[in-house]
Amino acid sequence: MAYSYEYPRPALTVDCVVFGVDEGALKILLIERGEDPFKGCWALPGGFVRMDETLDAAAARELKEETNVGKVYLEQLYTFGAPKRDPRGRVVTVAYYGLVNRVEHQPQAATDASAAAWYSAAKLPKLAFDHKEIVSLAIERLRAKVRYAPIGFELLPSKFSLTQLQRLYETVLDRELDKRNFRKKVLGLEILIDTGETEKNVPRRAAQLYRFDRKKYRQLTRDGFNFEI
Amino acid sequence: MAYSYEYPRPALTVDCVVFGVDEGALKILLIERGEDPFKGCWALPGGFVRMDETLDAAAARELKEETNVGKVYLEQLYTFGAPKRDPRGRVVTVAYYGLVNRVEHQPQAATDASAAAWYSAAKLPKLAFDHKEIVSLAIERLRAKVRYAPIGFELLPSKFSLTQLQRLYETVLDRELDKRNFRKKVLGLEILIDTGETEKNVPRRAAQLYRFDRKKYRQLTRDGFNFEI
DNA sequence: CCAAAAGTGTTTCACTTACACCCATGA
DNA sequence: TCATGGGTGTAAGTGAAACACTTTTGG
Repeated sequence: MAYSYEYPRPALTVDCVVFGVDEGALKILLIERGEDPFKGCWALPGGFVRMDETLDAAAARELKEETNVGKVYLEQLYTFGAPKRDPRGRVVTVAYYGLVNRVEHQPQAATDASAAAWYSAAKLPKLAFDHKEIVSLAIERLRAKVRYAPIGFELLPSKFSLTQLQRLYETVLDRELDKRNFRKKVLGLEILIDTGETEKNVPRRAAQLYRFDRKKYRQLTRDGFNFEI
Repeated sequence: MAYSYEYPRPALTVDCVVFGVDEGALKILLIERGEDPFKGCWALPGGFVRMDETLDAAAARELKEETNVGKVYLEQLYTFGAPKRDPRGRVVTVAYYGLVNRVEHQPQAATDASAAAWYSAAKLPKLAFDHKEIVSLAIERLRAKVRYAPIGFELLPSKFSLTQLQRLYETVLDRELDKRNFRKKVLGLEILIDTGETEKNVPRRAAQLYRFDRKKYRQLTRDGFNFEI
């Protein structure tokens, strides 16, 4: 025990890069800092890890506290520990990235955030600390992961059309996909369930709605199947 | 500033899962702990992060200090922060994984390690803390990464035969590969340079030796080429 | 001359890509 | 009836997988 207390300790925080997709644009949830350092500057939601909680729990808690956004798919991204990344002294941060499907719900600022809002990933404001670097890594990871894991479904409502799904992939990967090939591919994976329902109140032919079949997906991956788009 | 000091801080350590390949077996570098807790138990090399060094530097330093193994390709793996993972109190550890090509060199124990040795990944001894879990994740990551990034070359001497390279992949992926297809594939990538040299003192036809062409590889990846085996 | 590994091509099959038109619906 | 997106099939090309024998060398 003594040994571990011989050294001064860095402070430990968590930060969250939360993605949403809205009208074909990739969005990121930011807060406006209400406290120094970087008071008034936009930043990732996050804060100090408590002594009795896991890192995952700290990330979810801080996100909820500062933005009132909960029920998020969160996954650890990377730990940033450059000695001068925080002007207050040594602060190491464990970064998370998350996916939400309800961009339409306005986030609510709280605790040490004076505002919370969705920003388009393509034109972010200047960010506090090294948060720009964290966001870059998160986008890179999202792009890589969306191709071999079905995390895209976390960004959509539970029932969605194939066109919505395709738009999502186009948004995240930032390139156009062929409609017929895309449909052939995803339907061929057999991880979508046709709900039998169609879109409502659209001024055109209504699209078929599907749900993601989590159970089937898990079963297939166990048998060594390989999701890829 | 005050804010960051209101909270008690977890201690912060780094731990390294260092891989080597020897005679067709995947090996991991372990130390025997010379201090409590878990004195006499095998564990991953690692230790406390200093206030003025990056996390990467801390990992390399601890590895060198405890095992005298240096010049290692090290990459951050994951951060483990379960509240009870260390009996001394809250200790969060940033885990790294590394690759070495000189398994034949005996590691040398030092500082708080009473011994250092290579263990076969297939039959590790009981490990201290949650190090078993860390090793599992590292193996999973190594398997995934070796397929789409040329990190395998870090595990071989600078000049190697195609058979050595194939054995390496077979070891890491734990399955057999077809000789002709393997050679066609890797030579087709055009990232190997034929050194013109052959094996020496082998009681059979001597194999051609190759080097990995780092420059060519970087150039190709910039142009959007995709390494995959 | 024997043992041991080096080296070498072809065929088959699956998957990816490119590509254009008719259909259903609400306004 | 028109505008809008929904929905559909085929052919060509590319890459992966399966598969066996000859060559070289040292002992």
